[in-house]
Amino acid sequence: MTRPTAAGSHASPGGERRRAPARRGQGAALRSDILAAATAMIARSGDVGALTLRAVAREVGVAATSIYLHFASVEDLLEAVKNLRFRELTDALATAADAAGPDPVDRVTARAHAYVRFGGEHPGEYAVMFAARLVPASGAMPARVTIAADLFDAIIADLRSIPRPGDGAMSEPEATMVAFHLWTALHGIVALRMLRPLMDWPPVEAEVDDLVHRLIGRGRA
Amino acid sequence: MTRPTAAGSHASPGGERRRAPARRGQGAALRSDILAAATAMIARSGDVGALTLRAVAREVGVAATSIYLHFASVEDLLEAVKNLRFRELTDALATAADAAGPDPVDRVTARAHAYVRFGGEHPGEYAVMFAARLVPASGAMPARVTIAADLFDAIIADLRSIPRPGDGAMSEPEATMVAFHLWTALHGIVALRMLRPLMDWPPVEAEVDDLVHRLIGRGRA
DNA sequence: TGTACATCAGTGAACGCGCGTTCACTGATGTAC
DNA sequence: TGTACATCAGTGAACGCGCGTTCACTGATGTAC
Repeated sequence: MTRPTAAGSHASPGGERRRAPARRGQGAALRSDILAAATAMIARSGDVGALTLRAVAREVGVAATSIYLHFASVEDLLEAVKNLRFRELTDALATAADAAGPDPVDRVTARAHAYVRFGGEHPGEYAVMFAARLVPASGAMPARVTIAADLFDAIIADLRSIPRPGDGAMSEPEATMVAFHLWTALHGIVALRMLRPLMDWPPVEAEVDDLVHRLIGRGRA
Repeated sequence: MTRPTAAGSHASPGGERRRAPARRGQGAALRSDILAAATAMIARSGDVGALTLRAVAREVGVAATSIYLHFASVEDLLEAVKNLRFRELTDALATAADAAGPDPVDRVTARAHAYVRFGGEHPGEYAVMFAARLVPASGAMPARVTIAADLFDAIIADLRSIPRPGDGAMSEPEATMVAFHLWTALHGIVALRMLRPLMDWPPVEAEVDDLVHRLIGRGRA
C-alpha cells in the first residue's frame, strides 16, 4: 500500500511527516505552527523540561534549526506559550464574570469556577504556566503581570460591592486579602488535584462554592 | 602551595574531592551521603529534572556507578528523598500542634503556620515533594499517603471540637471540607509565593491567620 | 517580454556535552581452617 | 601463627542517545530594469 501524500506535506524516507514550506510572505505561519505544537506537547506532558527544541521541530515536521527563524531560544518559545495561555485564562475569567450578571457574589463565584475549570481542562498548560525556576533567569516582569493586575483589581471591586447588612462593605485591605485567599486557594485546588490524582477529593463545584462562601464571610450555602 | 588533604578524602588530579571508601560493614554510610547530597541539590534547584545520577555522584565524590549500590535508579533515589522530607513536614506539624496546647483553634492555626514556615524555609524541597509527572509512573500508593491520612484525621478531630456557641460543632463532612480548604489554601500560599516571588504578598503570618479564621467560620482576628 | 538578482523560507551536517546504564574489574579487610 | 579465600565497597571505561547551537548552503519566488 503506497502511502497517500497529505496536501501540503509529504512522507520522507524516515517516515516522518514533513511540513511543506510556506508560500512567500507567509513565513509567520511557521511561527504559529511551532506555538501550536509546543502547546500540544506541553498539554500532554505538563513538564517544562519535556519541551525540547528538537522535539518541537519533529512535531512540526521541520528542521531543528528552523525554530531559530522565529524564536531566539527554547526559553523564548516557552515564554510565548505561557503568555498565550495566560491570556486565555484571564479571558475565560472575564467572560465568566460577564455571563454571571451584576451580582458581585455571583461574579466572584463564577470566576472561581472558571479558574478551576480551566486548570482541570488544561492541566498540562496550567502546570507550565505556573512552573518557574526557583531563581528566575531575568529580573524583568513579564507582560502577563499587568494583565493579572487588572483582573485582580476587578475582583477586589466586586468584593467591595458585596452588601453585608449590619457589617458594612469590605475595606480595601480586607478585599485585597480575600482576593489573595481566593487566588492561593484556587491555585491549591487546581495544583493538588493535578499532583495527587489518586486522592478522593470532594466534588470540585461543591468545594469551590463552599470555599467562596467561607472566604467572603457568608454562611454555608 | 600543595593542597592539604582533608581527612577521609583526597584531591584527585582533576581537582574533585574524592570520598574515601567506607570501612567494612559501614557501606550504608554511602547511602546517607547520597541522600544528603541529593537533598542539598534539590534544595538549591527546586527542580526534579536537575537531579541527575551523575551530578549526585560528583557531589558525593564517588563514581557514578556507585549510586547503583544503594538505589536501583534515579527515581528510586528521588522517592527516598521525598519520603524523608515528607516525614519531616508531618513531624513539624505534629510538634507545632503539641506546642500549641489543647485549644483546637490554636492547634489548627499552629499547624497552618508550621506548614507555610516549612514551605518558606525549604522551598526547593517542598517543590520537589509535590512535583509529579502528570501521568504517574506506577499506580502504587507511596508510604507517605497513610502518614498524611493520619495527620488529616487529627486536623478533622480538632476542627470538630471547636466550640461554636449557637451553631453546634462542625459535622464530619463539614470538618472534612474545611480540612481540604486548609490544605489547598496553604499549598497555594506556599506554591505561589515560591513561583511568583516578585509579587508583593501580604505578610504571611497575617495572611494565614486571616485565612484560618475565615475558613473555620470565626470573624476576622 | 525577458532576465538578472534579491529575498524569503527554510535545510543538513557537524560540534561538543551530559546523560543513564552495562560490564568486568580492583583493592582492602575480615574470617575459617 | 600463618594463609587462602570470601566478601565488601567500590572503580573506570565504554555504549548509544538526545540535546542546543553553529555554519554554510539551497530552492523557490517575486521584482527591477
